Amino acid sequence: MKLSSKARYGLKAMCYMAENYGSGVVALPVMSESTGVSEKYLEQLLSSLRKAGLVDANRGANGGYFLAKDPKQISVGEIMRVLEDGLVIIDCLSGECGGQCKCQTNSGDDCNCEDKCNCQTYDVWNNLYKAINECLDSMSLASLIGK
Amino acid sequence: MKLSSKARYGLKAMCYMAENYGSGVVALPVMSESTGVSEKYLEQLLSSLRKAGLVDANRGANGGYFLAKDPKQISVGEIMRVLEDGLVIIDCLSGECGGQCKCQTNSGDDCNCEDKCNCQTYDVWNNLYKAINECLDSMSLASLIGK
DNA sequence: ATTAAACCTAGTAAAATAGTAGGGTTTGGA
DNA sequence: TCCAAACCCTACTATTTTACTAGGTTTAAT
Repeated sequence: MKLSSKARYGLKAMCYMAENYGSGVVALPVMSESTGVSEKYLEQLLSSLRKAGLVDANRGANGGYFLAKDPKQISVGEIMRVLEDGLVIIDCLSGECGGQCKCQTNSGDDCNCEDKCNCQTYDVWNNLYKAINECLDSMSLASLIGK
Repeated sequence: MKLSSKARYGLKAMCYMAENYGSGVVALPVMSESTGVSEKYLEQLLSSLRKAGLVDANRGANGGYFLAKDPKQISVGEIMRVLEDGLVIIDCLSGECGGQCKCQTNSGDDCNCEDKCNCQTYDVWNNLYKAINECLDSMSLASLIGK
């Protein structure tokens, strides 16, 4: 349950671009210098964020990265789901076992976990998953920079 | 942000002991058989839980483990903080940097993070930390087994 | 004494993380 | 047309963490 450096660095970069929203692009070396993250590593994070549609980029000289949307329209949850692999804290929440286990949980949800005797704890992970997503979705990127 | 096997196995073991609460001790081999976790690994988890005061044990022949408290009085949060290293999702939340950074966050909390330029994101981690703890503290061990 | 159980400390293989490395492609200014 | 700046892509690797395994010691009932 530790946050990855991808999440920490990636959110920082998003904040940086949010502060420059409407003022053109931000070049990678500038963001690297400002955040203290190597260009090469930051580049990978920005690539993920771009493919997810949160970030856009201009190539070539004087190019750089910029937010694809207004920071008010971007939730922290959206960002974190890109950087933290869908925020899936346990595999059965993502249906990894293919729904072979059809036992019912206390909450009435279907349990997709391969570990059939484990439905007592499934509700815990499901509730926790929801709490994490609700918390992060309740914050906009704009709110982080006081806007 | 993946759950550890310690947390999954440990909570299962706690559920098992909760179902046997008031009916004497549960021996490690029995719990291992029932949960499908090796004796040696389960033993380590139970050792942590015992040192944290959630579990007690009788040694010697006919010995075994049992809950130190009524399952109604044990929250899932208590258990998870033992098994998941305090549920600390990022080091600055636990004051690892010794409070060298005295900058203020948006929320007014002190930021103990060594990464001084990062207070915009500190609030996110702090809110997330609180949400996780509140969610898990709201569930009792007894509620998991339908009691 | 025997036995079965908890207790304790290391060690270790596998997996995940956190990066590095180094090339390539595209663009835009001079 | 150059050419440097910037983005793009894939692979590799060192470190750390995780998830165990192993072997012994102590304790208590029979």
